[in-house]
Amino acid sequence: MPSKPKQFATDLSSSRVSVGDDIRAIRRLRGLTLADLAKQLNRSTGWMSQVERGQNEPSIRDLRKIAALFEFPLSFFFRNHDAPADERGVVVRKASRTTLGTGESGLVEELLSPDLSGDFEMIRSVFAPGADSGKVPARPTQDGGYVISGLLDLWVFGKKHELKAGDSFQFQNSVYRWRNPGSEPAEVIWIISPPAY
Amino acid sequence: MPSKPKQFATDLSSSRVSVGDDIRAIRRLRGLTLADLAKQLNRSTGWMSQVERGQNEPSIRDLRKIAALFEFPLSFFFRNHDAPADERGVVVRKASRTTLGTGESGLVEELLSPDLSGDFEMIRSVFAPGADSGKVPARPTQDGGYVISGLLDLWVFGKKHELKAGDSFQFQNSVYRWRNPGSEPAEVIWIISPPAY
DNA sequence: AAAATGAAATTATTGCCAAATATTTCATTT
DNA sequence: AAATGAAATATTTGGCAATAATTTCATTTT
Repeated sequence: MPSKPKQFATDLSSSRVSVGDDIRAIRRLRGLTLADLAKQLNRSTGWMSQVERGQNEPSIRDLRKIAALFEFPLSFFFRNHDAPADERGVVVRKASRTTLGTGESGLVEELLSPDLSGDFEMIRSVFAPGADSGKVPARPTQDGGYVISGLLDLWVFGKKHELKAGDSFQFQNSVYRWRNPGSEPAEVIWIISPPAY
Repeated sequence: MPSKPKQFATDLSSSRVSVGDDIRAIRRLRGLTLADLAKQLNRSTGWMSQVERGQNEPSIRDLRKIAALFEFPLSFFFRNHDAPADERGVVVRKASRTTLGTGESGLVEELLSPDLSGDFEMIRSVFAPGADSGKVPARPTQDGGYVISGLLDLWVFGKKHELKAGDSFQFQNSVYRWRNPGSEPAEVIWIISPPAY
């Protein structure tokens, strides 16, 4: 008798980017191992591995913990729930972007990349009038951006640059600071390589 | 008597990104060695090395040849001639972007990155109404983009995606094709990693 | 029976070294 | 003074072993 393939309650592998893939991506973003993360969740490494490979469903409770741990909205894991299957992993519609970050006031960031497993991530940032980042610690990444509208002051390598719509920038491993000196929101497309959220 | 530093007609190393750095970047983009390029210019490898390190000035004639060889506009090398020194290599002003490419009709591409030596390059593309790329051969790169305005049909992995303002995409190593199905120009910010022009 | 564990087996990553390529230097030639 | 070309240096590439991470799966727990 031929052995039949193992069956699971839900085939989570049908969508191009599953919850497990997302967990794996954000875990690696923070440099944790399966064992590290499993420990935080009081689960075994084996279980964690299965979850990330879509062979096992994490509980909503687990997902919550993971989201909180990495400061991602829980909804991140469901962002492409209702996207057509063949768009998943490739296209992100304006209406279904994930909002990132800790809700720092004066800044709204939306993920334009379908997932975080690529070589770079694309973010749409909207800076409120007067908003100021203060010093942002240097990261081992390369950052670039394009100002779609509004004004943005950007300090890099100790030098202030006054940017306006149509201007762009790119820099590496620098402490930086931004501020919206205008009275309108500033809209910027921001690129980070490798992804570092 | 202390030996004084060597002097050259022009100190090309003052600007953060010199002509030599540009030549080096675009040469590597195409995977050529110093010897390869030198040969094409009927020069020695040593001379080529000196030019790229700003210890030697290439003639305008040489620059022309290089530009033609790589299909860059000659003006590329002078794009930040009149930018403040401390902006060079970091900021690109709307007014002083370089136009890239071979002037393929229906497509205008401008380089938003200060130079081509980073991990990714940012390009602003404007697609004319009705313009169609036809099949673009796969490259060993990762591509992403954000539609600022207009409409763009994008074929990736054999599937057509109809994008409009606010939508974004990201894909890897794929043959693709784009087309502007609308009656207005489509403006897209395009990211390529690593740079591959 | 289904879910989870934990230890063994497998796979992936890292550090090192040698070989091959590529680049720089510099004494000499044009 | 500019350019060359060969020697010196530096960088990249490809194994290979050691370490770390992940997957598998027989067993235990719920």
